[in-house]
Amino acid sequence: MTRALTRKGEATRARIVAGAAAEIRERGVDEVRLEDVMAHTGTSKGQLFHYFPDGKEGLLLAVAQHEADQVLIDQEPMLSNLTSWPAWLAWRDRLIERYLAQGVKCPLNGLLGQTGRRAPGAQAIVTGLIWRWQKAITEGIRHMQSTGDIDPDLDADRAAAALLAGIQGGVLLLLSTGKIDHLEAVLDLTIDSLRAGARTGGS
Amino acid sequence: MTRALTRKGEATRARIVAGAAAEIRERGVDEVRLEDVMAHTGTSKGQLFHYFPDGKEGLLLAVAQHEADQVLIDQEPMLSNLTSWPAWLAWRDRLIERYLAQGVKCPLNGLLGQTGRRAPGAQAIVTGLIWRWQKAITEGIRHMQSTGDIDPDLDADRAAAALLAGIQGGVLLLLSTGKIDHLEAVLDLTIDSLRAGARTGGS
DNA sequence: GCAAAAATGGACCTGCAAGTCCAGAAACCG
DNA sequence: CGGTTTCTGGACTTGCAGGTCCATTTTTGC
Repeated sequence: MTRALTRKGEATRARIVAGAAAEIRERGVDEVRLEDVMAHTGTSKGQLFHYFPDGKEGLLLAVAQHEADQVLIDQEPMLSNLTSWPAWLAWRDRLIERYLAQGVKCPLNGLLGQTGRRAPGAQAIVTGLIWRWQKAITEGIRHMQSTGDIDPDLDADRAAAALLAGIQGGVLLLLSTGKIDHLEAVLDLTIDSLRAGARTGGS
Repeated sequence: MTRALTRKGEATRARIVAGAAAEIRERGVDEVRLEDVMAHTGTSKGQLFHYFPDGKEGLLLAVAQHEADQVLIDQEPMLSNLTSWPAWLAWRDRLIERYLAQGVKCPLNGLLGQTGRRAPGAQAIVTGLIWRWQKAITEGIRHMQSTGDIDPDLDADRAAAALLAGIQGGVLLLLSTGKIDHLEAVLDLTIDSLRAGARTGGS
């Protein structure tokens, strides 16, 4: 029962979300004014409030969803195919590459942090992302357990939680320090420890 | 060469910083107005700008430094004495306990995220905290290597970086999800892998 | 005790960014 | 086509939070 949207309308709406997302990535959530979005997307205030009746709140929510989806898309097809050690390393490389390129510009930074508590909907978006992300990692671990590459006694969900936490922290420290070292270290050591577990338990 | 501050003045200044910190912890950086700080600390606008001529910017910086220091203080004396496995576990327990009690209220959340890029001084505070924190962990690992409890071939600094990243991510996910699971998992699995390395390498 | 300096209170100013409104243009649909 | 809905532009309003100013009180040091 979403309201009627013409083809042109949908295009404009999408343009606003994409433009706002870019602007926020570039300069941070609370540095971006509606005016900036207007200028950057070639729209007027009337349009903004036409497509987002809840104002900035609603727009930010739409941007958050957009960016959350993008985070996972950027990891495909590796994330959904963690079925061999080379595949795991390819995923690792993709993560490093992606966040290295992204540098200090974090799409979800402000969303995880600030918006996390204020909007009730933002919370849902973030937990949804985390849940999907962790689920994909868990499945990868389970697959490796089924092939005997990882100790079957390992708690896959717990290991996935630890790995995800490491990634989040690595990215956070990248944002703070500008160096990729933490992310690299946590990825390499955590994955190595998954491999080591198989050798120890298997032989 | 700091300006003259009477005894009363220092007390007031400290009261403002502590009160502002509490308020920010409770409700988030950008939800706190100077007016809130005034009400919460029983001070007037004149006082705020008397002690913080740079206004909100300066106050936030002082709060950031205050909170950064507190983070490390809260981990003592465990953090500086990681000299046995029981000591490591005690440290682990302190971290869990501290962040469990803290819950969703994170002092450095907004500072790491938002303020990280805007103020040049905030960046320094955050990197200083990270550096000190990681150094303490590294020293703990080195000590365990000297006693043979951890594989001496391990890169201590890299391992500390990974552990610190895990902690940061665990806390971040605690803020987002409200659950301590990620932090627990990352601490337990990472510390376990440090111990396992000794057994594997030593025998 | 008394001048100088610091501390305090609060009224006032100001700029800015979110949000409102409505009139005109374009698109849709029978 | 022609009526209806959606889309677009931009001028206007509004509230509020940060910052300024100064008059008054308290503390300090001699």
